[in-house]
Amino acid sequence: MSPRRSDSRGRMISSAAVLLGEQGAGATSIDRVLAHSGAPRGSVYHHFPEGRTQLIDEAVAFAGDVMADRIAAVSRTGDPVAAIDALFALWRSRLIDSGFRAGCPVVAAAVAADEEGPQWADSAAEVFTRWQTTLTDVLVAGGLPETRGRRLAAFVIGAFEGAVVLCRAERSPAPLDAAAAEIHDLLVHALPDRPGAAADAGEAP
Amino acid sequence: MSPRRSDSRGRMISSAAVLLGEQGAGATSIDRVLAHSGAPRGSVYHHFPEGRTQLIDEAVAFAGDVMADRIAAVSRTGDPVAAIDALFALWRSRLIDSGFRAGCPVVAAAVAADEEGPQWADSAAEVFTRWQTTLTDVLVAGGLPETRGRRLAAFVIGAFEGAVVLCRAERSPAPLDAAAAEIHDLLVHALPDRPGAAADAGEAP
DNA sequence: GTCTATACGAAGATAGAC
DNA sequence: GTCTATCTTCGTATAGAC
Repeated sequence: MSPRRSDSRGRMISSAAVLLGEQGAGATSIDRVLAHSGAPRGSVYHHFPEGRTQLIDEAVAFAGDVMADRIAAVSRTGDPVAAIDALFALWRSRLIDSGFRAGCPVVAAAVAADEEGPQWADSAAEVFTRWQTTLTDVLVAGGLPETRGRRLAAFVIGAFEGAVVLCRAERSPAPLDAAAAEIHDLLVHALPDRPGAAADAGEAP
Repeated sequence: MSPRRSDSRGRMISSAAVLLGEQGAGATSIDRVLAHSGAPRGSVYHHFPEGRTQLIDEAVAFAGDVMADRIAAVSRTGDPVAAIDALFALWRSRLIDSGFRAGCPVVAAAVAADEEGPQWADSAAEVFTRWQTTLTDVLVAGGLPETRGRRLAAFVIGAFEGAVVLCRAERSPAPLDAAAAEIHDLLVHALPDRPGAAADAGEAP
């Protein structure tokens, strides 16, 4: 509620999200989050009474917020195709700039959900659902029927997340590029005539 | 090389693959693999001189083989659309039958790759590449140009893996169904006239 | 190939002072 | 909010016998 000058709590959450994305939940230990964020050991359980489990939970929600903001930002033009192209381009840069280390914290938490952190799956699901809702709105606003918009939104998010996993493993942007291109074409054909987007040639990133 | 009567080694690898898929690399400890497989403690480092890291490595390769066999089996009809429909149907059942616990060991290893197991990313990449090659062959045999076939194969595998992650988090087959439907339609339009598949209505699973 | 025992380290969590 | 122990659990890995 009351933001501190040197926001240890926030920095820990942000660091946890990074570590989660780069190396998975196993590597997102309290020790490493502390080292990465520079936050003090002493206040860990003051900020996160439920310990590591809670920390990862909040990191997932945080990553969800960040990405949701980006989806919103990129959708302001009202053109769903441009918006989704931009999202792919954004992550292409992120992957390359990080030497293919950057990954999605939400996927990492979802995949690692077990008896140690059963709620991680729920946290991840919440985020995925939120993204799907946001994207669905964009697509429906673009002229797609509700049913198709929903289906397509889920598809795009799944394809995107899977492509990121493949890119990191292969250390190549190719899978993301493949997804971007296929989804671009798919959207162009699925959407009714978009105003000011008559010439589609060379629009894919 | 020489298969034993009570194949402890093989059972450990198989169990590791299951645990990896269900709960991620963090939960795939030697102890749990032992408990799950019923294999004896005493021979762990006899079978896996490099310990847990090697065990997980081999589990990834094993899971890769199993899935590659399935891709091959499902492609024998020569119809790429039917083959990919079948793959999605297969995993839909797997997810539901397991209460949405079953997951992909390869993705789990890829996401958890860090300094503890840097080679897991490479093992995963090898598997993904192998699947992509196999699928590319199927699509090219179906009449697609090499370039598009490659791109589409990477796309399909990424979309598939991402959808599985979403399904497990949301405990719902919806994301996989969305992917199956969208990809089915995409393939039908991308492929030249498929023999014996004139009527496409109701072919999606 | 399999056993027991044990060394060792990493990490989560708690207690109580400041 | 932060600090310094400290406790405890767990998991990897090794040693040496059978």
